Amino acid sequence: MKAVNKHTKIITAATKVFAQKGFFNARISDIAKEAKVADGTIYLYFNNKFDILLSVFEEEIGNIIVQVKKLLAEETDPRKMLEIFATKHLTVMKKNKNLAEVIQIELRQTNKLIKDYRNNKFSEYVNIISDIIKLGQEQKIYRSDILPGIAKRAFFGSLDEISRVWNISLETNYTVEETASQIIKIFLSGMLVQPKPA
Amino acid sequence: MKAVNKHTKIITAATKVFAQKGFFNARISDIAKEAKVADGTIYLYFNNKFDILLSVFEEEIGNIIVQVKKLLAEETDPRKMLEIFATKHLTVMKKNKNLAEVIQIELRQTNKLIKDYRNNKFSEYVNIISDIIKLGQEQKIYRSDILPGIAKRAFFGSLDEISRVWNISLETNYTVEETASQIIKIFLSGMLVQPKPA
Amino acid sequence: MKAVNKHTKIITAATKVFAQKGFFNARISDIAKEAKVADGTIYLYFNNKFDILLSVFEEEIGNIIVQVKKLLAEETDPRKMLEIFATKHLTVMKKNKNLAEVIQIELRQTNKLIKDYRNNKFSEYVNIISDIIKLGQEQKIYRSDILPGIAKRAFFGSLDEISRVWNISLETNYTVEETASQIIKIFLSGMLVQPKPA
Amino acid sequence: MKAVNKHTKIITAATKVFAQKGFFNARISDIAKEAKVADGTIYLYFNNKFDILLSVFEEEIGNIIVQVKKLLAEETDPRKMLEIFATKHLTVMKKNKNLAEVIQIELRQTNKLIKDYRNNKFSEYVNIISDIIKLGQEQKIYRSDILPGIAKRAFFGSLDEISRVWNISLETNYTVEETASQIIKIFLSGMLVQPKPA
DNA sequence: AATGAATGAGCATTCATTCAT
DNA sequence: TATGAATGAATGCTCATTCAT
Repeated sequence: MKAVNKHTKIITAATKVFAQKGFFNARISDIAKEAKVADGTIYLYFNNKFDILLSVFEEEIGNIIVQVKKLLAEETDPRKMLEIFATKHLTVMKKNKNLAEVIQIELRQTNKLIKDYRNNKFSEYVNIISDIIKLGQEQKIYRSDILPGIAKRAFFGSLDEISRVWNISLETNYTVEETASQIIKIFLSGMLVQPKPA
Repeated sequence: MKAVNKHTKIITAATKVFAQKGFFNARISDIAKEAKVADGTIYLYFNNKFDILLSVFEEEIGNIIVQVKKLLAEETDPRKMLEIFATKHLTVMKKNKNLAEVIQIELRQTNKLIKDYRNNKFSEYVNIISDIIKLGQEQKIYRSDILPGIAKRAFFGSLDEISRVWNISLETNYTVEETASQIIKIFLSGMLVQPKPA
Repeated sequence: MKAVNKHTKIITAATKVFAQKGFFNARISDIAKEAKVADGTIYLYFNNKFDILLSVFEEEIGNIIVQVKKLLAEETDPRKMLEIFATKHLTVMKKNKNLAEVIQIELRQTNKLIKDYRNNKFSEYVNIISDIIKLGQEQKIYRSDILPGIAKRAFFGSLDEISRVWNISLETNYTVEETASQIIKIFLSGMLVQPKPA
Repeated sequence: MKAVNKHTKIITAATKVFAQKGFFNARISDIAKEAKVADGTIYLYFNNKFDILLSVFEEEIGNIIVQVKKLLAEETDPRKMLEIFATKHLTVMKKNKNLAEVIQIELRQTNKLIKDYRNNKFSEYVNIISDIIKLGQEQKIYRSDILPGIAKRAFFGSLDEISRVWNISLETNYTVEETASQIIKIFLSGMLVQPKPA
């Protein structure tokens, strides 16, 4: 565990500082202090402040992607897969509030500042959802009139908004399981009372 | 349209500038120039830069609330009401991209910076959704095992994420109607293929 | 007493505000509020902020000069005259702390900013001292080797420094009479123990 | 003379700039330019503009105190000691007009702005005078009815007012020796013609 | 004469970035 | 590699002054 390389130390420190203060209020010196390196050292590993933010996304989300994909590889039922995604996402966001805040707040700033920032890890992450939906449609489990490109946004947006509210603690916090269950219930079966089959 | 008072002119200008540049990158002088007033004039109407942002939220979202509530007052079916909300939200966000960006991006900064900023217009807006759900549950139209507090977040999050992506134009834009239809389909009936009633 | 003209009201207000905040920290709006006039009105009576300061000096010191000269006109003994000046100066400065501060602090700023500001009321005031000394020298009461130009500065400086300290209250306050008595004692007879005449 | 540390360079530059323009009219950039450092560098050594002013007082007056005390240590006659103080004070103020102005003008602002700023170098400096007077009273050289607390103010005020006028050059400049001689003459023996001892 | 809303020049301070060591 | 002192561009806000009413 010792001898963590400086690159990683800086990324970890930056994630924490960005989450606590936000990108614009975070100071390079804050990150340097948190990472226990000199201010100038940061510029040996990153081009500028914004580059650190981008790296935080790429690396942290990259980690999640690896974990999620690993979990999904062991499952074939598209219904279960969606639930796995929801549970994993909420679990990670609840455990790592720093990362959650960075994703929720700064990711938006980022997308805005560099609209051509495509093929990024974030897109890759959200596309896991549409891939599951497409798989379900092929298996005739998910309705064919659902557009995966819209549904993936709806599904991710739901999870994101919920974990956003967790972080600002305005409301009662349900458990990850309760919440994931609700989301799955809504997305799979909808909110309507089901007509009793005859 | 002429003789718009300065307060309103500044709010409108600020909405545009915040949307284009983000709160931190927006300059008071940018807002002043956009509003065609002197920099100092802004401080006759607002205490500081942050106060402008708060006012933008309050006033712009306040307007939407009025419009949405007016539309909903003419409808009693909770299913239709949810569709009205979705359609109206997406319509406004597509038409007024400035406002959309401010809500999506800056609102999050705001909530983060002032976590105790409750009882605000934004909460009032999102609570319209849970009110509709509760109404539907009373009428036995919506399932009683759906938690309105979670469902409202899921529903709003879906709409928000979709309009966010519209703004950064990373993907094909569906029409408001198509999109609202998809969202309603998912939230009312779920994504599962319905078992054929006998 | 009613219907005091605005010019006077502004001078009085400015004296108070300058004394409380100092010239640079005083705001035109502070003076306007104190004088119960609009900000713009001040510019109907004065050219600019600095002009107000100059007017305060001229008028307030002018008043003192009139009073001092009146008192001195009734006295012929140069020893008594110097005591009258000291007592009057200290009395006015103790009673009107606003004016005292303005004179002590701002007058110095003023002289610095406009070094060519001669033939002013302040000079006229200090010259009363040298006139008394010259009169005493003519009457062979004051030593002829005393230079009135230096002695007037020493005498005024003594009084000024004492009233300055009164205002900032760093030390015990003696009464006007005690203090004037000490000053007169020092300036007339010196601090040395007098050799007993045989 | 080379390799003067930045702290000292800034103090020296600030003394000059404050003297020339006054504290409020002095710009940080003026001081930076004079000290040949970047604006931001000043904030590595001082907390803010006002802190620079305070430091100028403390350090410059501290230097004078050291010099004066050194001179006084070689003298035991309270009459000579007072003359030494007067001569030294006038010499320093005549030579270093920047410092003289800062002391005369800004010190007053300072005392006003921070009335609780006690135990400062300035008090220490003025108390040298009262210490000399008390010493002379113990030796029965100075009259016991002279109050040292008032006399020190009178003596300092005299010197201060004279050097103030030197700086604004409104009148003929006497030499330091002539002036110190006059002051000593007045304070030791008074201005009255001495009665001839029989 | 009087008002006070509007103006816009002006500045202390911050902080991302550099670079001599 | 690593440091951290130094840089200097950048900006929110203030307030003396103006001027339409």
